[in-house]
Amino acid sequence: MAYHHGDLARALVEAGLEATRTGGPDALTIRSATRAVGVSPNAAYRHFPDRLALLEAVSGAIQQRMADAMAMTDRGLGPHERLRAVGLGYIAFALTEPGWFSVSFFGTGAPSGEKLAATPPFRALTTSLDLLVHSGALPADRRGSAQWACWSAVHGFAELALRGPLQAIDRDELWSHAEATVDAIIRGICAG
Amino acid sequence: MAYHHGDLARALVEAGLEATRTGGPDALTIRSATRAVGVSPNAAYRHFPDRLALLEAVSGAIQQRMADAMAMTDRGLGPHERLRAVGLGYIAFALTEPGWFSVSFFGTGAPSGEKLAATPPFRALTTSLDLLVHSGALPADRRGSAQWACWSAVHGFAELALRGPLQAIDRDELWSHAEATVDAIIRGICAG
DNA sequence: TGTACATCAGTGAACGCGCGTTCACTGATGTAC
DNA sequence: TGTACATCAGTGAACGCGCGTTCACTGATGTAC
Repeated sequence: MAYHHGDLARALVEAGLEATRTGGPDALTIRSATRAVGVSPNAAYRHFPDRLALLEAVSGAIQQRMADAMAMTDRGLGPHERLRAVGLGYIAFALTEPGWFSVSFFGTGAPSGEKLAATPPFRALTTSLDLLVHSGALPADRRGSAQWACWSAVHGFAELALRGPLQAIDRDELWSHAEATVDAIIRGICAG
Repeated sequence: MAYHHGDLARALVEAGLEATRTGGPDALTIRSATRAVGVSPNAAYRHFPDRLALLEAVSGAIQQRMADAMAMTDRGLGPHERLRAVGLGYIAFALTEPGWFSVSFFGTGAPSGEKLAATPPFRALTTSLDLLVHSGALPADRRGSAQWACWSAVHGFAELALRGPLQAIDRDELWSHAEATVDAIIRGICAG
């Protein structure tokens, strides 16, 4: 292997993806990432000021993948169905990639408002809700809270399933609870 | 201080409560707890087989406090209002005691079904829902999923507020979002 | 086209940290006779 | 009532671990003349 790696930054992020995939945020250490790439620990400091910076880069890569995974079923759906798909997509991603899910968005400290609003999965939610308002199904004055209500429901479900009381449950039953939860929160923000 | 402490186990749990209150689960270490009590690290092993066992004991103590905090407003409410109070109580506890909240229920590994069902906050939720079914407002066949939908919503909201995008938000606005979220999920499980 | 030299991207060794846990021990307590 | 002795609940020192990070360094690269 050459002395100059070529694209060490990218390689470290990739190593970080692999590590966090099974181990979550804590599994990403400077030493493990550099070890995986076959480089000395301090080489990482040429590209990232510290561990957190590397973790943030990994988090960004994960969010992109998450958005890609969620974007599969975007076209040709009514506003209700679209919102439902976004919510279930969020949960599905969490169940499929628990480690990655733990990194995004909550592993990296504080993804304060501004930064987060630009995040792909977040945009999927907001546009779905906008469509719902536009269709008249969601009162405009509840639009603001609805966003957080929806996110709370799917995020909470994912936590319960990954780290909480739903851990042990049968896969099929789990998914039917997920659907029921998403359906309930959608009904709840619209009904009134 | 006497050579024999008297009730070291209890003292360690108390020290653990103090540590986790601000620092969450990771702040509880054998060394910090024994240091706080003024005892050598290995003294802890007379009372707990390992760190996790101590953390679990602390978690139990926290759950008791949480249930106490939530139980304040139990009497004289209709089923809807009661469920609302339970949900908001859950969120309020999370916001007031973020560190403790992080320990319970998710800090200690896996509070697998059985153990958890006996947990005081969990019982508050189930009895509220039972009342709602009994009153006819909640269809019996949705009772099972409703439990998880409600818990998901309030737990997710707490996570968003503590570690997620709602971190930076104004306290009053935050609380109105909390109310909207709880109201939405309750509407959602009943309507249909 | 050749060469001096600045810059870039790595190396290797070491630092201090706090942790969980184990070992062999000792002082205090309580019980049987 | 006194005493021998088992047991209980601590101590003190040390182990190995992996971590983030810093230091002074060196080999490779590319650019100006």
